[in-house]
Amino acid sequence: MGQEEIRKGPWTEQEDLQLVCFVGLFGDRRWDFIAKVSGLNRTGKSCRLRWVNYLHPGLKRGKMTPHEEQLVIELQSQWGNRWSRIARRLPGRTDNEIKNYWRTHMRKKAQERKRSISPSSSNCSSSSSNNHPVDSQPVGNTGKDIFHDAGGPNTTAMRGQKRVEEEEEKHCTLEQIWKDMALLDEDIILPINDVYKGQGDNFSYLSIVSPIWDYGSDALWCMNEEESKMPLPMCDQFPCFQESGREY
DNA sequence: AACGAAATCAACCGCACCGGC
DNA sequence: CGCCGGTGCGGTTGATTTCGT
Repeated sequence: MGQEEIRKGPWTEQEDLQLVCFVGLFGDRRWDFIAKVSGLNRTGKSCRLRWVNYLHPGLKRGKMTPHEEQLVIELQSQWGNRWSRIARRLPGRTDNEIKNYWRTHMRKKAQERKRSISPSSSNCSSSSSNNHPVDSQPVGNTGKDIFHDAGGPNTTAMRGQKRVEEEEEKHCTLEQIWKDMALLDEDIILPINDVYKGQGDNFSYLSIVSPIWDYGSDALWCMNEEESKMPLPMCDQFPCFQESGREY
């Protein structure tokens, strides 16, 4: 009541600077603490989000590259809407960014499909024989489409099953999944290595790293042991960051 | 140039998990 | 062993920007 109101909405440059400063001092873990001591009238959550999605020095900005797009599509079809996990496979990209990209991507795709399959009718969208569940999502008939990221398992129900799922992954090798996918999706799985080569020498996500922070061992984009073993074709293109305790 | 629609981005919300006490 | 606070994740919303007419 007597307390200053918690700020919401867009961050100002000043707030950003303040946050960066305090994260530099105290690390990017104790968000509630940072929120308090920084004097920003923000919640810890809000601070964390701002840092993770916008201020983190390792963030790659700008358009998704073709191979990133490809990877998102592939991983989404494997894991469903596990955005944070997918994001770990894309150094410099955040779960939020990928989530947004996916929504955009699927909306486009749904519309294209709608157009190409049935230009005159709108009830064509849910073909049960569709290999890509997400493709079958109808586009809403209002400005805001009713879009459900349906690919993969039901993520809400899944949350309590993370452990189980991780265990499952140990037994269900991705090689198998990849083989299956390759059969299903030959048309979309590009020779990723070629795409990646296309980035040439210019592509270096490390080169965008701010020199201010030495965050190499504490990047957002790290994988746990199991993930790092996964034989995804892209993984060996990226060095695997390992998360570790941080001392500032 | 103006306007509306569509796309994109940033941020919030609610829920679940985890670790400390 | 249960409670509680902090953190992380996925879903959703609203503001802004871009595009098409």
